[in-house]
Amino acid sequence: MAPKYKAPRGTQDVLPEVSWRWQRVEAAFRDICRRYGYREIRTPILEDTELFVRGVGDGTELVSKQMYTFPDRSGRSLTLRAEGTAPVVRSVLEHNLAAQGQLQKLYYIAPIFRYERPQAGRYRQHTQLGVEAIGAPGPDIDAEIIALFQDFLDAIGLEGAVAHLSSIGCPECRPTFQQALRKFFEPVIAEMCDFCQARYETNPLRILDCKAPRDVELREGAPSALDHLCDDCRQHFDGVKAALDALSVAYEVDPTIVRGLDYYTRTAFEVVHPSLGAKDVIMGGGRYDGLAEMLGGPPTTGIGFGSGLERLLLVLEQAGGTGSQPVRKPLDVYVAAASLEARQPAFLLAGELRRTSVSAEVDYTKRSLKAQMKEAARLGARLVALLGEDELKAEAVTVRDMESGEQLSIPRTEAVQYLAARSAANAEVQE
RNA sequence: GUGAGCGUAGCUCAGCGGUAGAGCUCCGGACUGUGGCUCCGGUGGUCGCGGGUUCAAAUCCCGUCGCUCACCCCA
Repeated sequence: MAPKYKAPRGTQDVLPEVSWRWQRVEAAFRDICRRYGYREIRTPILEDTELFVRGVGDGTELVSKQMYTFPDRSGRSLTLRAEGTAPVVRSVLEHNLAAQGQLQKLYYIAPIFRYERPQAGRYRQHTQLGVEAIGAPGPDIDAEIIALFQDFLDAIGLEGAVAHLSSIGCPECRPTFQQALRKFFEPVIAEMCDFCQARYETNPLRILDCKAPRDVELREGAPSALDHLCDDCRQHFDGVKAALDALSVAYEVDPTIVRGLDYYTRTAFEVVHPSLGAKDVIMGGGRYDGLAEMLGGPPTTGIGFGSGLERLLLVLEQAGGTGSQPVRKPLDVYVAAASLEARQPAFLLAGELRRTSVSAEVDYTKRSLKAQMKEAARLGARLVALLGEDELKAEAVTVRDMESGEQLSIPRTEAVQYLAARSAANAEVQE
């Protein structure tokens, strides 16, 4: 065995056995987006490498070691979509969609590529369901997209998710917070883990995020980002909370959440689910008011989120959301051939049925009649149209109701009409 | 990038130094043209790949690729 080729590490094939789950979640997401007035945008899988370096920040983990970057044949550097927001903002700027203060409400379902070590809920290619609202300063729009996501979770029957909300301030107030953090940790930093010692210099916010038990103790009483917001950020944050309360969206204020990408400002949030293990973040997002300018555009506010479809599916499987049963529409008619001579007429009958919108299947592997009946049952066929020596002679087809086992003979000339009528009746019964 | 566990039929797994097995699936038969139950039979594996130790390796050792989980990071 040992096939020569396998799907690349960290990627997966979505086989027919499970693809219906994907479709169902995607359909729910599209429907919720439609309700909220978000329209789909599709951007290329490839972007100029610079887009991510500029937008996401060259000091970030994502840019420094996780991007799939390569030169194309002309030598320019391209990168597989490493995250969802920068390409959308690029597109909005490129086509001037946010000109004259037009609010753009956009959504996407798109593959994301990151070179990481695969793990439960972490892949090198994953799919993000994302939403971006570009051109509204908030805070109502901030609350709106969190509400949108909650509605989406309700729609797919996922319970137990918790939304965490914070504000990471703006370029005005963040430096003072970092100073406060450094001052607080200065006396104890030597006792903390190696990672935190490094973070102390590069990004002290991350110390708040560390899970090392000793560090968790040491950061007891550390300053909170929320205590260092400037007046504008404070007001914005209060506005988001008020809007969420008004919409009855549950959330927890959690000042420890941190964003890994440089473009985030103010509102930051993530939704976690306890059934997931180490990778428990189902959705993450926030405001990125400085991004458009970083990409060379006019000052344009924005906020959005990304949600990992693969993780959602993992949670749905474990937490048992509704949608756990496939709604595969059963096959209307299986056309069985009892003899070699009947195979061609059976093939043609199936063709005619399909053209009258009846779903029909035939055997293509010359199996025995018995095997064909088995196959019909396996496919969930409601009716079997049987063609054999006798039927060909009598110019008729035998129709078997697979549930009751009743059979009757129908003239070949009326067969298509008859089978179509029976199938339509079945369809109604099913509703 | 670091660490641990694991890679045997389509699937789930047993075998752990003597030349490969079970259950399910699939195919066929009992039922000479008819499914879902039962019984009988059959197909199917270079035991991830490469190297080493040994008279002998799926079994031991090394390497490599992959999977899983955790760290890191993130969706």
